[in-house]
Amino acid sequence: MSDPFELNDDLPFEPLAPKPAAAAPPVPAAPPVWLEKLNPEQRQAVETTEGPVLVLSGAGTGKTRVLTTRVAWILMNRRARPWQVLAVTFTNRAAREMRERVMHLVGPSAEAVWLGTFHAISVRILRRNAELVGLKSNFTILDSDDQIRLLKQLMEVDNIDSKKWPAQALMGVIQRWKDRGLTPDKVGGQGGSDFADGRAVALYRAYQERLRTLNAADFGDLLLHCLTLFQSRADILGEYQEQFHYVLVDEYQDTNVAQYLWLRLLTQKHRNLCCVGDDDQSIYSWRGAEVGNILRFEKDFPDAKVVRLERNYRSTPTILAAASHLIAHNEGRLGKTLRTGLENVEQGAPIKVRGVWDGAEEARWLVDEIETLQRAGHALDQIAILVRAGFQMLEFEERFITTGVPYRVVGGPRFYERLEIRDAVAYLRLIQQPEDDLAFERIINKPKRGLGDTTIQKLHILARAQGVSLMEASQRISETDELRPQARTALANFARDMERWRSLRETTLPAEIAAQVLEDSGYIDMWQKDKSPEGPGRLDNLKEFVSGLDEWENLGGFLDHVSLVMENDANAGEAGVTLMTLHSAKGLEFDTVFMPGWEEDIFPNRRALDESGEKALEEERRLAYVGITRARRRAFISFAANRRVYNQWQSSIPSRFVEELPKENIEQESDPGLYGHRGGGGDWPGFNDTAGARSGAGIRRRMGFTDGATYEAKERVSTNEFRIGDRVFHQKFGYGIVEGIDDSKLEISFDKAGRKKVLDSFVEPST
DNA sequence: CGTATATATCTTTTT
DNA sequence: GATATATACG
Repeated sequence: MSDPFELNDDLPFEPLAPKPAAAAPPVPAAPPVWLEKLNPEQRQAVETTEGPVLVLSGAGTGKTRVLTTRVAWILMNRRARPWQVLAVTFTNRAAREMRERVMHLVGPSAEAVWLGTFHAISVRILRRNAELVGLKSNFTILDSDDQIRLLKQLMEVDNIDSKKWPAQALMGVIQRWKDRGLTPDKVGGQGGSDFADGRAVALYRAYQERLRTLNAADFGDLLLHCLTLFQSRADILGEYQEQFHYVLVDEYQDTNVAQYLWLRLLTQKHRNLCCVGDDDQSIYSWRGAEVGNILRFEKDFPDAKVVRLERNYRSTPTILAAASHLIAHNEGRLGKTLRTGLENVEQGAPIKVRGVWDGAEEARWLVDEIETLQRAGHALDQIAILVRAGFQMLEFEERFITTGVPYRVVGGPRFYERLEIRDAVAYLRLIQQPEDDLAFERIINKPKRGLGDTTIQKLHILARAQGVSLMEASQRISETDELRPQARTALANFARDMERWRSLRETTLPAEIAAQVLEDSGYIDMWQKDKSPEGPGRLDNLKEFVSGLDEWENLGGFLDHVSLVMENDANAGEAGVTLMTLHSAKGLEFDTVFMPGWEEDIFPNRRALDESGEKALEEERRLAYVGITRARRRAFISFAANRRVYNQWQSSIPSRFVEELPKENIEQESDPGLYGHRGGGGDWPGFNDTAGARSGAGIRRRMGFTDGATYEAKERVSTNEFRIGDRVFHQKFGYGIVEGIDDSKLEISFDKAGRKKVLDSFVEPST
């Protein structure tokens, strides 16, 4: 794909000539104390309110402070009223934090600032203008599950082989189009249109139509519909352009094309756009983010002032040096040099790099280190474990539970994604929006009402024939003899109940409605009768769900919250070690950071590399950079020689990033015998072998064995006849699986007897 | 129509 | 090892 921006040449703008010099501030404000805490660059970024500003801000250079202070400064100087300021972030967390900090500076008037994620702000705009893009203002926001189900239905109609062309892949293609601001009409034969023999665009079109009849929008639509709205209605665009005197953008390097266009349209009039970003922290290109937007900025706003923040106030010089050294392996950076902004700072401890035998060992070591820190008086909430992917968390959670060290998971399994909660939400969605067929299908037979596939099929046929929703179709069909009497009454009852619940909205608060619906529908009852071990937990969750509704006065607001925020703030407050992915760690900082799993194929991630090659490698490296720069004082990195993937053991080699760290800033220690005993004698056991192991992997790759299976390849890690993963029999302990090999000593996990260390001569292979 | 058993695919990262 | 879909049977 060439330059995605070319596609949008029909958009009604060109770089505008710079505005005549801005008028002096109406009320010159006395510089408040908080301004004096800023360094000259930060201050410049805050005080340059007029015209476009690009702030290139490295990790830990105080970018959030700049943004919040800038908003406060604008308000204090009466350059704009609160609602004339628009501040956009990527995550809800960033939005929340920013709101808190601005309120702290200027008080409750900050409530009225338009501050939120791109998506949340877009929803706000769309609810007001829904009709203009073919929706009603109570439209539903679909999650990715709904999207996939919908796409599957459409593909079924077209008789597309769902094995060959997974709906998920199509969703990805459509999402990428939407990320680039492309409606079906604009796609024009590029990027993934080879899907299903070129039928992707047609499917995209059908999908969009279907969304309209469902009165629903997916995530990408929130932005895309805004763009359509702005481009088709100059008057509406004009109103918003007029309204937003000042626009600020956080994490600018993560904007995609659609978001960029959105910003460019909204800021055309006043041109007071301030973008804060760091190309070295661009880690969302897989979601359509365009680092190019940073370069693009100076082209579209030739008079832009560029401010560089390079003084780091967060980390020790050692950590900074390690991060800088690592990221220097990337090409095509804008090039910032991060230096410490702290005075009289100590060099800091070297980064500890440790190689261990396997994942369990890694977790044991890591939690031991945490306990040592804890005994030395370090607060647990100042410690974080950052992993590449969610599945890596499990091992540490288990270890935390057995040791009793308190921890919390950020962005783990989400509350609103639980089955029972989604069901409950579906009930509410259907109440709020009767055309929501996806919600209808989800709950029509939960609890069992004797309405199975055949009934649903008939409903579908009727709905399609008459062009109405499933809800409406059930009303109509229940007046006929189309269905068996049993199904007919069940359906009529359901429709009647639904009508009653819907009318409750006039008089009753959402929490009460939810409680009643879940009770009357028999949904609660269904779980009470459920004998599975999950039953009680689900009931608890439902209770929590209802009580979480307490603070909401209208159902629509709550449903938006569910789809846009999706997070579980319930146990957010508890103190403990934080466990999260590197992606969600961006923007945070901790005294101590642990980064386990630095192994080839995990980090850098294999799939990413297969998909996007060198480009992905650089993004993985940026991710490593983000991770290291989260640490204020201490960083730990580890890798394991063996890891269980799915159900098989495979050996792994250290991440290439380990070697890209500067030797003088790390302290390497590894368990002996990690990679066999061939090399031996080195100060860093295992390390000597990695080069050889790597080139082996390289050869295999060049020979075309790239499907990962070869890696596991049950490589011999010892001289005896057993391999990791082998099933064996032992006279005393019975059957078990080999989990570790150290010369003739085997570590075996026995089915009955647990984990034991035994000698190989006492066991025999078994199938 | 509902239940039980087998199976395939999964694990990148998120609004 | 878990979850969602497919299939067979009651």
